[in-house]
Amino acid sequence: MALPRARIVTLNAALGPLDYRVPDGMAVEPGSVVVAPLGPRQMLGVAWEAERLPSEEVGDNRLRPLAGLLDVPPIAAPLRRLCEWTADYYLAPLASVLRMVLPSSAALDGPRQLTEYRPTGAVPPRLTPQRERALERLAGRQGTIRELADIAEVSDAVLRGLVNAGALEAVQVDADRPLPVPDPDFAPPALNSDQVDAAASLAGGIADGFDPVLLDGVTGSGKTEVYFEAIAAALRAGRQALVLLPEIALTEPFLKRFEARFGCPPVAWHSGLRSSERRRAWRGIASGEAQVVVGARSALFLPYPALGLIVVDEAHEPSFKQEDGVQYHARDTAVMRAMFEDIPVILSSATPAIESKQMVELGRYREVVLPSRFAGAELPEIRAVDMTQDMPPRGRWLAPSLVAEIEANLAAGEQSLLFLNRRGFAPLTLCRHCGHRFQCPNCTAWMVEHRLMHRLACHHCGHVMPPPKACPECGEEDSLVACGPGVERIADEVAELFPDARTAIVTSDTIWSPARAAQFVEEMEAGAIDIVVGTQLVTKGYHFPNLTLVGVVDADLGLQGGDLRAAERSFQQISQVAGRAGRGDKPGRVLVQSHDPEAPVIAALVRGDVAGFYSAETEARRDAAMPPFGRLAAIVVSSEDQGEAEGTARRIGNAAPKVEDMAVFGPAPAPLAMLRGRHRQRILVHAARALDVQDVIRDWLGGVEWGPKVRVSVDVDPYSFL
DNA sequence: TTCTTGACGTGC
DNA sequence: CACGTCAAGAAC
Repeated sequence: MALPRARIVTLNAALGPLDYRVPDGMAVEPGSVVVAPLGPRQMLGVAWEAERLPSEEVGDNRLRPLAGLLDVPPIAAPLRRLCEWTADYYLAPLASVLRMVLPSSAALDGPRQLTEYRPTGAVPPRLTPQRERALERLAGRQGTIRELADIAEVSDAVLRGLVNAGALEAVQVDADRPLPVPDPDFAPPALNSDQVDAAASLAGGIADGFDPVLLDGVTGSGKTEVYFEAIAAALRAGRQALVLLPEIALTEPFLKRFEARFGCPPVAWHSGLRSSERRRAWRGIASGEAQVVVGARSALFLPYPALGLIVVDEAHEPSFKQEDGVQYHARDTAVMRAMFEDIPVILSSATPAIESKQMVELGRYREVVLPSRFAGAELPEIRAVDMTQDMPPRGRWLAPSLVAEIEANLAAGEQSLLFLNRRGFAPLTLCRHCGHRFQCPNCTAWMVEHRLMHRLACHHCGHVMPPPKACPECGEEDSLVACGPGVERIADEVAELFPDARTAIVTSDTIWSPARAAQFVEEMEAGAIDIVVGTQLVTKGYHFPNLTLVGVVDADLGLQGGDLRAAERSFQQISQVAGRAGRGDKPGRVLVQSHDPEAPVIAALVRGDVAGFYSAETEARRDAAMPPFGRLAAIVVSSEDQGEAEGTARRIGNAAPKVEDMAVFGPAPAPLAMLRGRHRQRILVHAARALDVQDVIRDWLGGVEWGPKVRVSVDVDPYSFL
C-alpha cells in the first residue's frame, strides 16, 4: 500500500512543489497550511492537489514526514486557483504568490497575549512638556507602547517614564480579541436619485455570481456612498467584503466615512501593520470574523472564507500595479479573484483606465454611471494658464494670474491647493562653476535636494547625503544651485508671496503614516491651513468643502518621456486634483499652468470634453495595437556587472523565437539604466492580443542560461516603463 | 533561498 | 597542510 503522501508548495521560491509523508492522525487536505522540514530548517507550506502540479515522482523511501499542521482554516479552492492563475499569468513562482496569502509565521503563531497601556488619570509628579502633550493626546486611548508613541508623537522612552510614574497602566489583552462588527443599518445615507438607482443596481448583484461592474462617476458624485450600499447588501447576506485602495494615505478618510456609515471601522490591512495587529487581522479574515477589510494591493490575496464582494476604489490608479516581486496588477487580479469566487467586483473611478472602458465596450463589464456631483455641487471650471504669455518672474514658478487667484481666495477665507508631482526642493542640483551635476552613485538619476531634511536624496534607491559645502568636482565653495521646482520650493515661493498664509506641504515625506494623514485632515477641516502644496498624494480621496482653488503648477510634467500611458495619466491626474475643488456649496476653479495649452490633454480638460479625450486616446491605442488592443511584456536583465547584464541580454535577444504576431525590441539600456547598483537592460515584447505571450516567453527563457548574479525578470502588462 | 561539498588557490 | 574562496547541486 502506498504511503499517505502530500504535495506541498513551500514558501521557498527557488523550489518547485515537494512531496512529504503525512504522519498518522494528521488531517492534511488540499489547502492545509503545514510545516515541512526542508534540509536543516522548518518551512511553511500549503498542501496542493498533486494532479495540478506535476513534478518528478520521488520514491517513498526518500519522503520526510510533515512536521506539523497549523491551526488555521485551509486555503480554499478559489484562492488556490487565483494563486495558480497569478503565478501563470505574471510568470512568478507559485511560492512567491503564496507568500502574499500567508504573511508571516508571526501572524500565524505569534503571541496570544499582548500588553497594552492606557492612562490612569494620575498626574505624574514631574510634568515635562513632552509628558503633558503625551497625556493630552492619549486621553481615552489604549494601545501598545509603539502605537501610543505614534499617536502622541513622543519616543517610547517618554511613555515608559509615564508607566513608571503611574500615569499609564498596563493591560493584558487577548491578541485575538473580537473585532467590531459593522452594522449595515447603522446610518443609511440620504442618496439622490442617481445614487439610489446606482446603489440598487450594485446591491442587486450580490449573490448573483460573477458580475464585474465599472462604477463611473465624476469626482464628488458620491461613488463611495453608492458602493457602501453594495457592502451593506453583502453584510446582510452574511458575506465578507474587501475594499482595495491605491495607497495607505487614503485609508484614513476612508475609515472615517466607513465608521460614520457602519458604526465601526473596518479591518485595515497594509504594510504598516505591527505584527500583533497583523496577526489579529489575518486570523479574523481567515476565520470569517472580519467582515469588511480595507487595504492596499496585498489584501487581495488574503484567505477570505466567505468573500461576497470586492471593490477596487480609484481603480485607474497605476499604483495598483506591483513593481517588484510578483508584478501583478491588483485591479486585474481582483477581477480574476471575483471570477474564481463567483462574486461581483466593482471598479470605481471618476477617470477609468482605457482598459476598463474597453471592457465595458466589449460587454464584459457592466457600467453604472453617476453623471453629476452630489448635493447640487458643480464641477469646477478649468482654465489653462499659458506660461509662454503669463510668465512668472525669473526664479519663480507661479504665473501672475494664478498668484492673483490665490490672493483672492485668501481674502475670501477659502482654501487653495497647488499640485506639483515632484517631491523635495529641486529635482537637480549643479555646480555653477564647473557644471557638475549630482547623480546617485547607485542609479541613473539625479540626487534631489530636500531642504527641509537638509539632504540630497535619490528617489529610486533611498541613497542620501548631506549637501556638500564645496563642489566635489572643482572644489569651488558655495557654488551649488538648485534647478527646477519641487513642492518645497513652491512652498517657499508661497511663503514669500503670502507671508501670513498658513501653508502645508503634503507628500509622502510629510504624510508617512495614517496618523499623520489624520492630523492633516483635521487641520484642513478646522481651517488651520490656507494653502496646501502637494504631490499626487493630494489628488484623490479627500473631501474639503472649503477648498475652492486648485493650481496645477506644471501640467506638462507628466507628458514628457514618451510613456504609453502619459497622456491618459496626465488627464486622470489633473482631473482628479481638479476634482478636489468646489466640493461643498461654493464653486471651484482650477488653473492649469502649461507651456503648450493647445496640447490635446490640456485642451480636452479645459473644454471638459471627457468623451472626446477617451475616444481619441482609444483610437490611438487601437491604431498602434497597444494595450488593450495588443499586449506588452518587458524582460529586464540586471546585474551589478555591466558587461554581464549586456551579454546576457544580448544572448536572450538572439534566442528570441520567431512567432507570428509578436515583435521583439532591444535589448537596450532600460530607461533607468542603473538602479540600486545594478545595470539594467530591457527587451520589449509586443504581441497581438490573442497570443499567449507568457507561454512563448516561458519557453524562450527556458532555453537560455545565465550566471548566478544575473537577474532576469519579466513584467507582463508593464505600467511604468522604468 | 540556504546549506553542503569539493576543487583549487594561497600562505606558511 | 591548513585555511580561504567559489561554483555546483540539492532540498521531498
